[in-house]
Amino acid sequence: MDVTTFQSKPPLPRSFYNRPTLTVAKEMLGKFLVHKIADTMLAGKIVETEAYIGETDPACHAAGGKTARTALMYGPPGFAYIYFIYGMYYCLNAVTEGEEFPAAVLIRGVEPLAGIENMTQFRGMPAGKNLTNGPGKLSIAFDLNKNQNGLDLCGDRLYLIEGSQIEEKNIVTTTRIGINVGTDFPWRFYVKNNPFVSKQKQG
DNA sequence: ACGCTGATGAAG
DNA sequence: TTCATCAGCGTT
Repeated sequence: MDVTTFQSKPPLPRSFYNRPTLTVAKEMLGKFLVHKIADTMLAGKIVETEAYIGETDPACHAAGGKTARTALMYGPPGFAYIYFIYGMYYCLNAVTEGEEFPAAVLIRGVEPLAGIENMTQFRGMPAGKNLTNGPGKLSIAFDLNKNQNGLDLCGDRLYLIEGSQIEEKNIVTTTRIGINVGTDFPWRFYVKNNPFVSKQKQG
């Protein structure tokens, strides 16, 4: 599939995100993530997601209530929530569900499809699974940072489009990783045997 | 196994 | 205003 095919597809509608977060997280697998930078188009297939759902989810940033940082999650669905973590990395989330219910889906792994040369430049690494097999890595490869925080995913710069259908038997459901609370919720989804799925954080 | 790095928010 | 914490990565 070439770039012209991507350009002919419209962004997924806001109704896609205005549903239960677990449904959205699972259905985001196989969708294509697109980021347009000037005349460059970066695109990749989503292969790993995690759901963070409401103030009762201890691992959700909104667990402590509404703050300036988490306000986006309380807003309407279909917007990008990009947060800075560990003093070095950004992570991309899609806000889900209705207003005043804070929830989002973290994109943890992407398989590059277009603009790979640009991604290798942003990452300073050769093409391969290490380019985008982690939330911090894929944000660097897609040139995502606080400048894109709050972008409308139904707009024309950063959005998802229909991609490849992932068969149910190829979807793996597990507990979330990289966190110390809420580890008992099976809210992580990934595509079986895809090399761009991230690894459990090594100590 | 550990250092890097800085925003966040709770404590004082 | 200070400080522990943190949904990660790379090097050892």
